[in-house]
Amino acid sequence: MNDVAAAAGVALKTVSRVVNDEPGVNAATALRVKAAIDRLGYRRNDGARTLRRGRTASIGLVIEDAADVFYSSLSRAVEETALHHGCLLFTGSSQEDAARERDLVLAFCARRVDGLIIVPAGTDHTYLAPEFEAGTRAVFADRPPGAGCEADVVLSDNAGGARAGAAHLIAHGHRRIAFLGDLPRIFTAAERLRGYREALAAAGLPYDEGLVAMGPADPARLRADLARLLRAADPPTALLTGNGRTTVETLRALASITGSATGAFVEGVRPGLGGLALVGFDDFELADLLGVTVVAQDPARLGRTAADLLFLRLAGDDGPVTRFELPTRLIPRGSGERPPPPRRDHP
Amino acid sequence: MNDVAAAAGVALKTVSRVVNDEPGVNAATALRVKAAIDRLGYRRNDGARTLRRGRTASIGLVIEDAADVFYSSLSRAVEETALHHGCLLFTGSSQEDAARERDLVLAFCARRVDGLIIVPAGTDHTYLAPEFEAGTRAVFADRPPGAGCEADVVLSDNAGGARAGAAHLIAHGHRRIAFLGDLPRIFTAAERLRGYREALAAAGLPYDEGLVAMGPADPARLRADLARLLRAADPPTALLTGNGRTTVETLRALASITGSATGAFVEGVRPGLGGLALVGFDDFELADLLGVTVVAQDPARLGRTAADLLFLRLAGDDGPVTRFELPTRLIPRGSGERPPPPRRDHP
DNA sequence: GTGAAAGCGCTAACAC
DNA sequence: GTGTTAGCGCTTTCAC
Repeated sequence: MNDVAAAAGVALKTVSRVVNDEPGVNAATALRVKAAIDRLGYRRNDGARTLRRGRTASIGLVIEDAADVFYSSLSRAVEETALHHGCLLFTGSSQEDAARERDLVLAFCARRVDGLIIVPAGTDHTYLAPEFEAGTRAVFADRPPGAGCEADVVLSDNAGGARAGAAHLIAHGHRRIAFLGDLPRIFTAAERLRGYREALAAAGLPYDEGLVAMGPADPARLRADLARLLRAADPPTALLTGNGRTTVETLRALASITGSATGAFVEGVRPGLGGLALVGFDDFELADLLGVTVVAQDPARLGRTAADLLFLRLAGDDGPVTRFELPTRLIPRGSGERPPPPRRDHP
Repeated sequence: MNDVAAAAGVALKTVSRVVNDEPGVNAATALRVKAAIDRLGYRRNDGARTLRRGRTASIGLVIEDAADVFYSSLSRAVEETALHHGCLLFTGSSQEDAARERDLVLAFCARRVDGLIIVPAGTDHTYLAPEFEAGTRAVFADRPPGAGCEADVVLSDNAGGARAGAAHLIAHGHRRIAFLGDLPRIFTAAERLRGYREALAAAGLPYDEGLVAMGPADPARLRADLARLLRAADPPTALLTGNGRTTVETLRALASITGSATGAFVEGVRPGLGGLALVGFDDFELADLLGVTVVAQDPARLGRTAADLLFLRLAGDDGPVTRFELPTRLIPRGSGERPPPPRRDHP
C-alpha cells in the first residue's frame, strides 16, 4: 500500500480509501491510484485488515467427518450461508474424537473466527468458556454442548423420529423389533434409542435388551450382531437402524447373511432382507430405488438453521440461549410396510 | 500480551517466548508468566502472528460442491494432510461457476493463504498470475488449469478409465453402446468421451453421435435422453455413464422408464435395467449390492496427492510443473458383464 | 478532498 | 536470561 501510494504520488490513506471504495476521493486521484494498483499488482492483505478492524469475517465449522454425506450436506449449507454474509469458512473433522474437536475449535479461536458451528464429539466444553468470555459466539448443531456450556443448539427430533419409525413397524403388526444403533455415548444414538423404547412402551410391548445392538457402524460388528439376533430363539421380524451408515451396512450384512447374491438389483435375484421389515433412520442415496422406508432428517436445513442463528448472534442478537428441534419425516417405501411372517406357534 | 507482561512483571518479549515455547527462559519466570496467562485468560492472536511471520499456515480449497460425495472425499483427504502440516483449511464450493471460483480463490488469496488446491470450474486462470507472482502456490485437482496458467495438476486417468469401461462392454459382445456424459465443457466429461471413442475405434466400431447424450446429471434430462435412445430404431444394448451422479440418476430413470416398481431390491421384483448392460464411471454407495459394474476413481487419493504436492512446493520444491495421472480401476459386479440380447435379424 | 500519526497483536533482530 | 525497538499491512482518528 505504501508502494502504491508512492507510485501514485499520494498518501497511504488515500490508497486505503480507494481500495475500500470510501467516499471523498477525487475521481482523478482515484484513477491514478487504481492505475498504480494495477501496475504494481497490489492486492489488499485481508489478514492485516482484520487485525485492525477486530472482525475476521470468518467462521469455523467442526463436524464429525467431511466425507460423510450427512455432514457434507450440513457443511455445504453452512458454507452457503457464510458466503452470503461475506464470511469465509474454516472446516475441520473431529473424527468423533473429543481432543481433536477441542484442538480444532481452539485453533479456529486463535485465528479469531467471529463464530463457530460445532458438531460436538466430546461432552465437556468448559474449554470454551474463555472464548465465550472474549466474545466468540458458538452454535452447536446435531448434538447439544456438554453440561456447563450455555450455547444455542439446533437438533433433529431424534427421539420423535425413532419413535415414529418404531411405531410404524408396530402399526404393521411387528412385535419383535430390533434396534441397531450407534455408540450409546453419542447423543443422537441415545436419543433414538429412547424414542424406540418410548414407542414400545406406548404400544404396551416389552423392552428386550437382547433386541438392541449399539456400536460403531462397522461392517464386521453389524454382521456379528445381526447373525446373533437372527439366530435367537425368538428373532426379530423387523429392524430399526439408527443412522445412514448403519442402514447401508445392515443391508450389506443381510445380503451376506441371507446368502442372497449381490447384484440382486441388476440380476433380479430375490435379495437381501430375508423376510425382515426395515426402517432406517436417515435417508440415503438410492433408498428410493431400493424401497427402503426411512425416517429422514434434513442435514442441509440443520446447517442452514445453525448458520442463520450464528449470524443473528454476530449481528448483535443477545436473546436467551435457544434450542431448535427440527422435525423428521417418515418416508414409506416398502421395506417398512411388510407384515411379519405368520407365527408358527399360532397357525 | 502486554497485559500478561505487566501482570507477570516481565517484558512483552518474555511472554512471547513462553507462549511459543522458545528456549532461554528461566523456569520460574516461565511459571509466573503462565500463571498470568491463565489468570487473565490470555489466548494468542494467530492473525497478528501470521501477519508478522509472513506465513498464514492456512490453505484454501475450492471444489465444485462440498455436498457431492466425490468432492467431499477429496476434501476430507486434503483436510487431513493440511492438519498434519499444522495448516488450517478454508473451503468453498464453486458450483461449477467460473466467476464464483475466481471470487473464492481471490478471497483466499486476500487472506494470504500459503497455497491453494483448486478444482477449476472456469478455463481462464490468468487471474491467478499476480498471485503466483506474489508467491502463492496452487495445485489443480481433478481438472487442469486453463491455458496460459502453469501449475501442478493431479488428475484421474479419465480417458483410460472410460476406454476400459467401453472395452469391457465390447468384450462382452456389445456393439451398440450409449454414452451418457456430463456437460462437454467439463474437462473430465470431454476426456471420458474421448476414451469411449477410442475404445470404439480400437474395436473397429463406428462412432454414432446418436448414441451419445451429454448434459447435466439432471433427472428430467436423463429420462428424456434415455427414452430417446431406447425408442430408436437400433437402440443401444449397453450404457456407459459418465460420472457417479449420472449413474445413479440413470438407474432411477431406467426404473421409471421400464416401469419396474421402485422397491425392487426389497420386494424382489425384477428391476430396472430392462435388459441393458451398464458400466458406470465412479464407484458409488451400494453399487456393490446393486451389482453395478464401475470404473472407480479414488477421490481421496486425488486429494491426498494434490495436498502432498502442494506442501512439497510450500517446503521449497521448485522443480518443473508436474502432471500426475492416477489410474482408475474397473470393478466387475454383474451389470457390465451381461451379454447383449440375441439379435432378431440374425436369429 | 487529503494526509499524518497512532496502533491492532504479534515476532525478528539485536542489545544488555 | 531478559528487554528494547522496529515493523508486518492495514484502519481509525483527527488535523489540515
